[in-house]
Amino acid sequence: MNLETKYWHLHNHKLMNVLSSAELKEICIISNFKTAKKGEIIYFSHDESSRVYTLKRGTIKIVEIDQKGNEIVKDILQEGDLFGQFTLADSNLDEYAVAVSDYVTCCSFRMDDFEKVIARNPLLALQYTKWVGLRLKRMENRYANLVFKDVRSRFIGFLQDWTSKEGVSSKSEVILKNYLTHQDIASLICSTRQTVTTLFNDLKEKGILDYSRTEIIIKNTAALV
Amino acid sequence: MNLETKYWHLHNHKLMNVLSSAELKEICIISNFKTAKKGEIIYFSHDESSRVYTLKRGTIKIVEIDQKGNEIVKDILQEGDLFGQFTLADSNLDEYAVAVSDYVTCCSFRMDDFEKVIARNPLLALQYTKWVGLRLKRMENRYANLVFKDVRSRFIGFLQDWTSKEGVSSKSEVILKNYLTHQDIASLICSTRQTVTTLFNDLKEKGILDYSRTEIIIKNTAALV
DNA sequence: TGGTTTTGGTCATCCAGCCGACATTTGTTT
DNA sequence: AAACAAATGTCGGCTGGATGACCAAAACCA
Repeated sequence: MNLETKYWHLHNHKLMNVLSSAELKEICIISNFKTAKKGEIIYFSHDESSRVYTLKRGTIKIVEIDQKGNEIVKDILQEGDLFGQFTLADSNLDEYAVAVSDYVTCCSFRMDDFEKVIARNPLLALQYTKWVGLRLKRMENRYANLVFKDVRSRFIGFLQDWTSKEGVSSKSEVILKNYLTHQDIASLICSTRQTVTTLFNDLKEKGILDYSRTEIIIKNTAALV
Repeated sequence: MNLETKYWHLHNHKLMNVLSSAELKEICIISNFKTAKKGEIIYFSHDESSRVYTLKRGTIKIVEIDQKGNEIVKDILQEGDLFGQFTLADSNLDEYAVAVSDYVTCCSFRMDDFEKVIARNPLLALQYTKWVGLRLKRMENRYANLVFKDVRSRFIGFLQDWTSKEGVSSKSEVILKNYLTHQDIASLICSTRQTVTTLFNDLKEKGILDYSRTEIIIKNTAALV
């Protein structure tokens, strides 16, 4: 099982178990709910002080901006995931969250409150730390990918991760609902729109996949190596 | 204050204060001490289960290896820092620690034991959580650096961080004790030995710094932008 | 002391993939 | 249905910096 999938399981089960503990529910209840449609910005790190969000429904992307205004898509998140200032450490980098699907719902709470809960509940702290640790590992993995692999391998690796997380098997194929543009994918794997388009068409020619704007069909999972 | 320096302070003060608490000392006492000379390997993730090390004395480097055996220097650590399996999450990547200076001393304990201490000590739990969060931010920063900046900027950024951490002012200059080879630096900033050498000589020609195998003298801190 | 290893210095070559530019297709608005 | 906007396709030119090759200087060791 690869790291992405592992992360997926952990965040969906272990952490969420803990986060649904009574105390945390309490925090969530007193906090705000937000809804958004596709394209709307949910959160912008610059104009908020330490708030954390849990995504209740829908898909969002986290975009990171450096001092010069360069952007990268840092993450694609789905139901159950956390985002916002969850590290208790501030950063040089700004980020914002955009709804990628319609009907995005999330709920937020102040990190201060969460900290208080943690301070009373060391076990929760430990779970939480494990979760952050997993994020760290994931990031280290991405870093290593970027250093060691070429664009093609990163692209294929990305498809594999995506498939193992959201792929729906149908006959001998695996179908992915595609809510990302080539530009988004390019940014995730640190490349350019044009290169991603070329790669898609290359894999299509080789009979490995088919794609449209709405879905990606992996016809030959084995060849995706 | 940049992120590196911030990290430096936190790890040196806050976490370490907590880590020198009675309970943790206890753990350290029952655990092993290790000493090593320059070039010796202290720890290899593959053949250990969940052990954490604190570096008591000396300088080490953490080298990460992927499946194919490619290596990158992931970190340079000094007195007071933690390394090992502190995230409780396993990874696709292996890593090992090598002594860079002589007289490296570190002490290690089992993560299990540490967890027990944490479970009894909410404040420590909180500090630890923050510390891991900071590591994550630091990694995200490195990633963004690699994506957005060219080799030259990364090199200069590296020198700035190093200077702000270990630089010793003398007259109008700042002196760094140099325990890294060009190869090490190259790996840290994701480049090649040759390019690092060229950059060093370029900055030397411009009168910004001077260097030998044992020290680096930043003659013009302001120009290091 | 001389030989061997490690580190640093320099150069010519080469290429993955970025960049700009433009055409085409698809989706959306009025 | 026309006009517009956004996403996809394609191509040729260009370049940062990797790679390999080889030499010089330090450092290490027998």
